[in-house]
Amino acid sequence: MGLNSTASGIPQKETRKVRTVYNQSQKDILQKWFEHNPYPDIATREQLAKEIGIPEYNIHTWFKNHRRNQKPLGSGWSLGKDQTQGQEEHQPWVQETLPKEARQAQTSITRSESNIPVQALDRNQFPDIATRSILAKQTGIQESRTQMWFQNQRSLHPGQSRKPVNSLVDGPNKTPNLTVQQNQIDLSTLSGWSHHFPSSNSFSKNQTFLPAPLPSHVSFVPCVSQGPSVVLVQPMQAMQEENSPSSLALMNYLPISLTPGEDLSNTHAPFWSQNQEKCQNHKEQMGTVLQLKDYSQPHLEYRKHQLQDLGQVDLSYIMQWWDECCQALLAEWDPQEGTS
DNA sequence: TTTCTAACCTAATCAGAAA
DNA sequence: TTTCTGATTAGGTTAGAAA
Repeated sequence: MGLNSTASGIPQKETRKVRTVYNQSQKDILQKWFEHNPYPDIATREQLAKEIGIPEYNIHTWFKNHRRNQKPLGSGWSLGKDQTQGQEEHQPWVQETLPKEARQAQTSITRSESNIPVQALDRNQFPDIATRSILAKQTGIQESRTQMWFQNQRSLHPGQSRKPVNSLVDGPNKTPNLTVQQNQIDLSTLSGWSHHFPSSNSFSKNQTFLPAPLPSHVSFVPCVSQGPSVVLVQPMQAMQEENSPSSLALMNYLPISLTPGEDLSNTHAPFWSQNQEKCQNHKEQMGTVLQLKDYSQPHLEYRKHQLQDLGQVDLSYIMQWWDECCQALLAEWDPQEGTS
């Protein structure tokens, strides 16, 4: 399975949303509306979203793709021009159905809200679905709006790197010289995410986020680095091993089942999350990236798990182990010197 | 394996909010 | 009024699901 980003900038597997499969009745409803109006306004899209149980942004995508697919058939309406620009042509559905507020109300992102995605943007201009979902939860802004924000930011700052790094998913085959910082996700701003598991404690193919099996040669080296308000913890070796295609980084496969409207606030916070504040108190005194001396040896218990089943990773175990790494990290960290 | 199409991207542009 | 930036579009591309 390839993990590279392509020359066109399209991220590959694991970074996308799970593909929506519309059933026949959903297609029928969409088709009916499409025939009525191939450019549904926000109110219509939201209504459709409710009606068929699909997120509004997916509805938006369906109409966009469907317009493209219908174009060669020449159904009597022009797709050659942007709807917002082609008003000079007579387009009856616009006259008949376009409400006063055809667009989605402009999302106002406050300075404090934008701080989080700005940090993420610094690390990665092409956040994958997991990252976007996390950011959405952090900011309270819809995931689709988060995606929009990143798109606009890339347009606004074209001078910066255009290489999609797609967080850690690029792994060992990623662009050379990619720094650890570029791929980090600010976990600290997530409260208690790590213990939010499906009851089975394992993931199936149908779930949105698949944790990567951790091969024995992958050694996690938690790294604490300085951020505006963060303790960043991530496996480093997945970034460094040149020939370890299976050493997918955990960060991009956050083992959370992120479903719309889900509340993570009542989940049990792991050790490192509980100690986040302690770290934050000291991070302002520091200006350097910290790294642990050595936590590179895989846990013996985990090796045992590996032998049992690489396909069904016990996530609660991984996260327990992860917390232990963080505990060790904090134990070694001398606040006076700001280093371990 | 092939085909279809959802999801993702860029670029251009519009339009509302803030300065 | 101008500037900034979120929203929308077409078109190119990738990759998952079904045939």
